[in-house]
Amino acid sequence: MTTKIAITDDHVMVLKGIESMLENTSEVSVIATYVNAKDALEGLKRQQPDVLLLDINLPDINGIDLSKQLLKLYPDLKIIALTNFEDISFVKRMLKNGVHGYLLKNTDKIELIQALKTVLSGSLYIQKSINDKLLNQLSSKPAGNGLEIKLTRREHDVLVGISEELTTQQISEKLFISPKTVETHRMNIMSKLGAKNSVGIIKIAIEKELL
Amino acid sequence: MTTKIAITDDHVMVLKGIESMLENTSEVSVIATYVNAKDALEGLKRQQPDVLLLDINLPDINGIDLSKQLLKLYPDLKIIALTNFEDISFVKRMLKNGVHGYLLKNTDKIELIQALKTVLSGSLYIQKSINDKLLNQLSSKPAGNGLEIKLTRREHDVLVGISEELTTQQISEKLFISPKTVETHRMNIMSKLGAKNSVGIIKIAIEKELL
DNA sequence: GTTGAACTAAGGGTATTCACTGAGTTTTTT
DNA sequence: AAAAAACTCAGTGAATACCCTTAGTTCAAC
Repeated sequence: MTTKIAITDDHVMVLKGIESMLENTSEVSVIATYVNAKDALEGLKRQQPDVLLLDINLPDINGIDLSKQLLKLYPDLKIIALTNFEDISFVKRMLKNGVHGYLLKNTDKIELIQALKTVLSGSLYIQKSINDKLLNQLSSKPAGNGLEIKLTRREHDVLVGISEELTTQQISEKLFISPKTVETHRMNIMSKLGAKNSVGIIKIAIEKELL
Repeated sequence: MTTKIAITDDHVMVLKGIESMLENTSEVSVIATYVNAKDALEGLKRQQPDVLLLDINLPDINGIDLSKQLLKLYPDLKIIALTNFEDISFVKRMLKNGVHGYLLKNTDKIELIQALKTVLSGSLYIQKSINDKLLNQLSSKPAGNGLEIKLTRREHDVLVGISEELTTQQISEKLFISPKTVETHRMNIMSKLGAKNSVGIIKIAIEKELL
């Protein structure tokens, strides 16, 4: 059985490029191409592909919203996002929307087929370079401001208390120490994290995964 | 060129199972098996595989820490995590550590090979069922407590101010309204989100992506 | 056995938040 | 036009957080 592919991209060159890449591959056939979101929504009413390659930067609707809509309409459709840019926040959002793959437009044939196979099996496909960026972003976070944050055991206890929305009094009772001590710890946490208040503490703690 | 695989799992059955699955596949050969973390660390000193299938639940060290160590020692090594459970938080952590794939132990041969190919190309492989769970978790969040949270425009403005660690006074100046009004908005936000204080507001706001 | 880091705690004051109530004005929806 | 929702503001007080400084104790490292 051949896999049916559709492509949505406002650049005809990209459409043609992908089509020719898949031309002499027997397992795959391109059944439709669309140049914008409206086009795609219309076309899919008539004929559903197995996989839709979807450009993120469409003229009418952005890819994130479109993919959300499409997956609601066609839950079995696999969507692979196409983009020129390696925008991590986009990747995250798309994946949350249920998109199955993320490819850059400079993808070669082998990788494209690999991606198609992977998403057809129901798994996620995320391209190497994007994966790298994702990891870089994650691993560069601990060194975010150059200095790694190290809370002491007790500071961590107090931090947990704060994050549980407890008052200084309640934290002190929980830890069997004086409220004044809890305050001292909180002050030290604030200074370590560069926070102006408890809200800042929590923000940074969540961001740096200190909890 | 054949791809060299090593497997780490304390259940010999699993080791044998995977070995036999890959037995008559020419592109792949299992060059080593290890039954615990110490074993693996020792063995890898002598001979490095291209891909390591790594059980999460080892007797001596947990898979998360081990994978961290291994990737530090062997940056080119591809690691596919193996597990019986679909624990989302584990998946996230492993991926952050730079692990390239995540497989359940009930994986069939086709999927295993698919996974191996994918990680070898440098991309991420996440199994269908795990992906489903991940998405479920994400999509069930908005309905987290049954009720969707809707902040008004002004409440959102105040929320932003709070998240910027501003005081009521400062927020009021920024929005050109009375501090008392800001307080009212903050109270309403707390009640809407079920927070006990500003810390709770921020926690929930981040969790529900209200910012 | 000294040094340093962490934990403990207090005084004393200022600033801010939290809580409750009530109410007029503006905007949006029906 | 009427109703509902959102925005505005105030008073009052208690509770809590924030700030700065100082200092004794414990515990592990050198």
